[in-house]
Amino acid sequence: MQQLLTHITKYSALSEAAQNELQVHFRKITYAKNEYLLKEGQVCRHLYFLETGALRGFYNLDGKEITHWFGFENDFVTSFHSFITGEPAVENIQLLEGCILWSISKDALTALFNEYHEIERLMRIAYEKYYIRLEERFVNAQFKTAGERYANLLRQTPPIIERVSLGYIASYLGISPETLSRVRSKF
Amino acid sequence: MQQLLTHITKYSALSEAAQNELQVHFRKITYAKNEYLLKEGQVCRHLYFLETGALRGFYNLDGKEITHWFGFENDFVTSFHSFITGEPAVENIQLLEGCILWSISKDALTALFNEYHEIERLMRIAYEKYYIRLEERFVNAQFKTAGERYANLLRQTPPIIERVSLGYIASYLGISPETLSRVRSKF
DNA sequence: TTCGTTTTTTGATAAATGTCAATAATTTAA
DNA sequence: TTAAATTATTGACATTTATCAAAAAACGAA
Repeated sequence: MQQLLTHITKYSALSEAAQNELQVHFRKITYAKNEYLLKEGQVCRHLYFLETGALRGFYNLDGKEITHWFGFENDFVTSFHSFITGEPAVENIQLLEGCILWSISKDALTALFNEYHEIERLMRIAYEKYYIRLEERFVNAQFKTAGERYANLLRQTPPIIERVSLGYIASYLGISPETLSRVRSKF
Repeated sequence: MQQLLTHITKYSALSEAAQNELQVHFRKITYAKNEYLLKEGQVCRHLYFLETGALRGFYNLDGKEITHWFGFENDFVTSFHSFITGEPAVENIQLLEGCILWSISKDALTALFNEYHEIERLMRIAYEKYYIRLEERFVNAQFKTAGERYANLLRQTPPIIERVSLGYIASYLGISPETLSRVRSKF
């Protein structure tokens, strides 16, 4: 829990009172490798903070699993579309390693927004950060070659290669496993 | 101005007081076609609401202009990366048509966040909407073919074809103008 | 360890898209 | 309205990446 508070107060300062209230509402949960945090069709009503471990978000397209994001230590994870709109999720969230997570429901979070302006501010700032992170990834995806995308990934998230299988990384980069294998052999 | 207020209060309700305060700080500006709202290297210190017109964001890569987004009526536009981080913008914002815009400085907006919780809430909700919109575009960009991307664009933003030249649309879709021309001939 | 399973690599070929060049169509400005 | 400039289309060919198949390597459970 301390790790969560330490992490988020880097975004924006929080009073003792707000921190205590967050402690009340975040619940610790652990999952084992390969378990699912969310399956497509379910509404995702929780926001999760990933303390330890790794997971992936993927959806099914023409019978294939498309891994479109990974979560690691200190990431907030959820199916953002489902969490925000309340619609059923299109994606699945699956654990790649055993994880320690902290979970808060959307209802609890919404109530905290009403009570503590500073918590809503923190969320606004978190969204800013996540927005520009996604924007970078988008530009990378659409306007760079497979090799450049892999190089960027190595630069930005080096430990990913030891922790995630090549097949998932290829999917994440939007290329076939064979192409990634060939790209990689040139490094 | 009424259009701006009508639009944003769909996101979240605003008190009279907050609405009045916004009216004080948003300033109307007009630009002619082809003018620049922002050039790369400048820090973007303003958030703009586009009342009428169209514009594009683009950056230079290997001597080519990459158009990575468009703005139309009722869009908020800025160089989000620069606006959020305060770093010089990598992108340019250029008018595709004469535009009527409403502008607010980051400083003024930050001050309003302190004064009005409800304005910061509105911004939080706006970021949520913009986040999932970008997420959809990202998935579209990375995991769909050129033809599918064009079909989606037609479905989601039909008037775009009458208002924006094929070259810019091709760039936006991450394909060459020739490929887009061929894709289009099959419709 | 060892066997069976999964993952990664490699090769051959196919499909999608890019590039360059020429022409046609459209737009713009005098 | 016309001529020049810009934008869009078409063709030929090159490049990138995908797909299918097989072999090699790595991993995991008994």
